[in-house]
Amino acid sequence: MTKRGTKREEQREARRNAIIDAAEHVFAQKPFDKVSMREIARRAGISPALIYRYFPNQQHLFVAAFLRGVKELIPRLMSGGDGGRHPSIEEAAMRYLGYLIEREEYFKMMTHFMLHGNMDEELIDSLNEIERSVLEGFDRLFERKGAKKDVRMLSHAFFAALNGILITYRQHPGRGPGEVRRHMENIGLVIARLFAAEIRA
Amino acid sequence: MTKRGTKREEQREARRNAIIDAAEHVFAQKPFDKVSMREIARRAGISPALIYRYFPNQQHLFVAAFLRGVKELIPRLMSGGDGGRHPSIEEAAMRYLGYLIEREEYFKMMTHFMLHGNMDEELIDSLNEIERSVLEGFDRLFERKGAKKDVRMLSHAFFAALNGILITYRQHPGRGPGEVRRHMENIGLVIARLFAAEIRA
DNA sequence: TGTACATCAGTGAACGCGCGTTCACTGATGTAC
DNA sequence: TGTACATCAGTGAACGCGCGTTCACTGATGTAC
Repeated sequence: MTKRGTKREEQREARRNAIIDAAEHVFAQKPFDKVSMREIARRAGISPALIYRYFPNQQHLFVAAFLRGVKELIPRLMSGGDGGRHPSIEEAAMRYLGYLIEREEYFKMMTHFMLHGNMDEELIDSLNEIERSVLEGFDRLFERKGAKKDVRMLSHAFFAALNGILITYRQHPGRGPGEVRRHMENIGLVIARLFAAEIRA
Repeated sequence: MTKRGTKREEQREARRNAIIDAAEHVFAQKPFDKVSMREIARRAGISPALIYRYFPNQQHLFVAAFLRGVKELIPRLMSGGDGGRHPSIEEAAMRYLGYLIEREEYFKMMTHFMLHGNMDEELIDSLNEIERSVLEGFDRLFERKGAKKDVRMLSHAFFAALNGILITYRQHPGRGPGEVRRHMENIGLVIARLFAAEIRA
């Protein structure tokens, strides 16, 4: 029997991560529906069959990749940044948008999960947990700024509005990615200020 | 040579519409990536090959279906309803959400077009035209309510926020589609009121 | 420490499938005279 | 009005492809004694 913490287990963990690395890399380069197990395997330098010794199927791999990457987003989003202070609503919006603009992979996966039904219960649960913790982050943000009631609703609205910006203006006709990003951020500021004004009122 | 307005042309137009009808029907029943030319043909009662005598390829058919259906949305969204009066911001939000919740087909197509790059220039142009006219509708709405400046930005933000609601809460864990719809509408109201308050300020 | 065996990493090839699209063809209908 | 021809609707089968996943297998490594 194999013991915990053995060399074999470490190598197994390392390979698992290497597969996720490869998946992320492919996601960053292709639209979602062009990402295949074969290409991930190629990128990872292994046989496609080997992936199935680490993940039961494609969906599990995709969710695992999303979770590993996006867990890093949450503290970055809410904690005090360089100066140790907590972000304003505008800053939080910019951080959220910035993260998902720069790490397009996660945006692609997120929208795919949002749009797609038919997923394993277990995977849906993990994804909902992530969403819940983002929403809780927004809750605390709004509470710090003085929101007294309907905080949950504000967070849901804020979350939805930011996602909408990313999706709506993603492929917008513009003179380049810099232009698109600037537009998203401008709209994000408009939204963030609406929420800030509401709380002050 | 075939003349305009002949019986043959009418039949051709009818068949074209029948193909789009079939496409809509299939879209209403399946996730986007499960919709195939074969199934649309089956639904329309024709051979798959015949579709290619009416549309150059799948993408053109999909866009044609989207355009035909969504053009109907625009007047419905903005014009005065039963009583002849113009909608409030809250009403406009409810109409937009309601339309895309009830006609899931169009929502699916819309998000697909928003997420997918690589489309024929010509098709992108048609889609942008539709978006522009929705945005102009929102412009006029906000102007009627008294918005003086940054109307374009408000419309963009409003549009994005509503789309975000549809995408974010689409697959949300709930006790059924009624529950989901109510939640979307509640969030939509929160958003709409933020915009209404901004304009009053 | 050495050996026999079990376990597991890893592979190349194949399975079975469904897709978008094209091809070669038939038959109906419109057009020219 | 009748006939020869061109045009076009429509089809069934096939092409070529890429996909997720499984299979049968090899070889390395850990375990038990």
